[in-house]
Amino acid sequence: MPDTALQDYLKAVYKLQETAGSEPGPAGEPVSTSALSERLGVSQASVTGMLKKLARKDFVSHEPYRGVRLTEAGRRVAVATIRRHRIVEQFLVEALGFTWDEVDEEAEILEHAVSEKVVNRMWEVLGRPRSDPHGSPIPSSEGVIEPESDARPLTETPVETPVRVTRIRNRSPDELRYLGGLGLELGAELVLEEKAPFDGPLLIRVGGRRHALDPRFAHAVLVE
Amino acid sequence: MPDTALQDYLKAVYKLQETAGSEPGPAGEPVSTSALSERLGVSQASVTGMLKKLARKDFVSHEPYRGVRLTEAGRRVAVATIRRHRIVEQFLVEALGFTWDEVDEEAEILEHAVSEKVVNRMWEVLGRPRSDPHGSPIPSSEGVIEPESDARPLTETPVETPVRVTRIRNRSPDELRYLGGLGLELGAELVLEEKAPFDGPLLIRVGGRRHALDPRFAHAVLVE
DNA sequence: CGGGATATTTAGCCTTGCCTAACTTTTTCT
DNA sequence: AGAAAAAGTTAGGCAAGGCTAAATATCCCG
Ligand SMILES: [Mn+2]
Ligand SMILES: [Mn+2]
Ligand SMILES: [Mn+2]
Ligand SMILES: [Mn+2]
Repeated sequence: MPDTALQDYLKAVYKLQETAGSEPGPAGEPVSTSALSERLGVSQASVTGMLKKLARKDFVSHEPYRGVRLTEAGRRVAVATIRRHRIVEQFLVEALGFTWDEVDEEAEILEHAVSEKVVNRMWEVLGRPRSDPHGSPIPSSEGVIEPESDARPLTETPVETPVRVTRIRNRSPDELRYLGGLGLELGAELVLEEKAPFDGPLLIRVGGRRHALDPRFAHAVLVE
Repeated sequence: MPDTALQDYLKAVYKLQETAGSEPGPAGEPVSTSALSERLGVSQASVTGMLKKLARKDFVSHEPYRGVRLTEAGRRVAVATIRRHRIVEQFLVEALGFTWDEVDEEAEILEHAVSEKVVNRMWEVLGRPRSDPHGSPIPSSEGVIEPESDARPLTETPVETPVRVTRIRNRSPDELRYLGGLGLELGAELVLEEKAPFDGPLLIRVGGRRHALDPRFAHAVLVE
């Protein structure tokens, strides 16, 4: 498919708007060229070029020098791509026996190759799951994403209160295996014992063991 | 993937060499620019351009004005692609409930997106099948294709001798459904009652019913 | 407020595949 | 054989997506 790049750009805009704490779409925070450049591993000049193409096709609105926002059409493409990605990941784990740390790379490619028909069949075969192997919600085929109840990053959790892991944001396979090794898996119970100041490491207790956790990782662990 | 085109070209050369009744590879019959042009739905000029690229990369040997043959490297790429294609087709039918007439289109895309790891897992989950939903053999991961016993096109079958369908060559979904409607499915028993001269239609009896079959289709039905 | 630093865009190029039109080689047919 | 037809190649372009270097906006700070 030649729209691989297009889908990846729109997905990146979506996630960056979301990360900025806003609803991805026409009303959300604009996303900068440099943020996209870094996220996609592509030069800023290339991003500018592609943004102009996306704007011409009405998938984003682009105000030169001040970033882009997804249009409604762009949001739909992004969400559909995220849906395919997450269903493929879940399928690889549940139906083909992959481990959760190795599926993202495969899904990053398959998300552009798998038809709606195929992805819908996968979803049915899996028993219509609501989330992927990392706890991220699977958008409906109509593009609706169930709001994530009251999941917060581990870094914003009160001390000495038991919480449960509901989602682990995208990390490299090595990092995911590290977290898994600590016992930080979906559904795991843990307690934040101490939080060093100045955005320092956290001291957590999980499965009877105590570990220091770098805030970089703690940000990626969502709990409730 | 940017090698989608490359893989499709090599696959096409492979199948055309095979169709010409020769072993695909350095020793087989050369394949003409126009045959590739027609099969791939691309202009002859485009084929020439791509053949030069493939020759430069040593996937084919190209003697200008007289066609190409696969090199050993080219044969390996072609066979690996065919393996992915056929495993994906079998998986779509057996694991996801697709019908045999709708899988080729999906597989034509997925064959370029699915990694060796994924395709090998599919093959395992399927119980290591030896052939795809159309009866075509699945090459081993080492690139070996089990020779097809003594399968012959229906057109070359003796009259009044019961035979069994072992393979149905690639046809459009509509045509495949038509054949299925006649009872011509994998494993079906049938008798050729009469064969009109001048490459005319065949009269066949299958499942108690008699049908006239155009030789175009009869060529695509292999029996033993 | 005026730079300088930083972010963004423009300009110019490249590769991949594909196209049409024109030219050349090979085949075929009288 | 010789010419017309068919097959194949070359020439010149286009769109997608990249890149680097240079130009220009915007931002931030003294
Ligand atoms: Mn992922
Ligand atoms: Mn992707
Ligand atoms: Mn097929
Ligand atoms: Mn293909």
